[in-house]
Amino acid sequence: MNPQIETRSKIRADIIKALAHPSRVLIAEALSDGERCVQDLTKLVGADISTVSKHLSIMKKSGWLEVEKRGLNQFYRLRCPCLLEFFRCVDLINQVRPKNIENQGCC
Amino acid sequence: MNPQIETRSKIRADIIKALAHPSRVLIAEALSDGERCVQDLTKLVGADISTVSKHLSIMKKSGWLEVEKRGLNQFYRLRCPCLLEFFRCVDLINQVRPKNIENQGCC
DNA sequence: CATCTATTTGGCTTTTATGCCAAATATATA
DNA sequence: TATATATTTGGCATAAAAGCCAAATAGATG
Repeated sequence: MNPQIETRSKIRADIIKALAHPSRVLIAEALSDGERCVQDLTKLVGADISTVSKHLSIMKKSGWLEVEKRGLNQFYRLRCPCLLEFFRCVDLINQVRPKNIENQGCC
Repeated sequence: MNPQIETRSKIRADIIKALAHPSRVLIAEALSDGERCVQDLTKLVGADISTVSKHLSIMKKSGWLEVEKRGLNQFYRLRCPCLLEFFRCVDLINQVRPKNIENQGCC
């Protein structure tokens, strides 16, 4: 396989992976409404704060989030609104996904 | 946390997870150009055919792919063209992703 | 400066995902 | 019916991801 395409697929997969977890999806959704600090996101997710911090770090590293420190808080925000389209696409797939019984067609 | 939202995040994460692997990204990209059988995708990916078959099964179960049998072959195809937008979004994130050195802004 | 709050990091265990081989299944064709 | 081709499935070993606790760091505030 073409090594360039291999690299590109790897990069894309890494970025997609950074969203491929229920807590991270939830975080992304929350941030589409505006920036939040770690505590608030921790309340939302309902996991240990260290776990949430690690999720945020994964999302930041991948490019989905940026962060700004103000006082004691780190405020995370979404870098691109395109994420919302991303979710619309995913929800569409969910509608056509085979739920044990076969179904057809899509958009 | 609201259990409905929890469920929805889980569903979304499962669908996203079905793309979160370099081989599956590559497969998705190839299929955006039209249906392919397992052998062809195996050549493309360069893994064992049983591995590729399992990737395809994950993608099918999640709703991304559908399959049609003709003769000895199983032809897989993309269910929704929205996947291509999905990748455009991902590539955009890659452009703004921090590559060790900090960078700013986006779309 | 001591202390408090917010967040991150290290370390470790448990869970989940991946990949190959071998075997099974399904279908075409001699 | 025997055989060949295409694909899937089971099983197992290895690798990667997740989650918690405890400890470290960073910055505010008394």
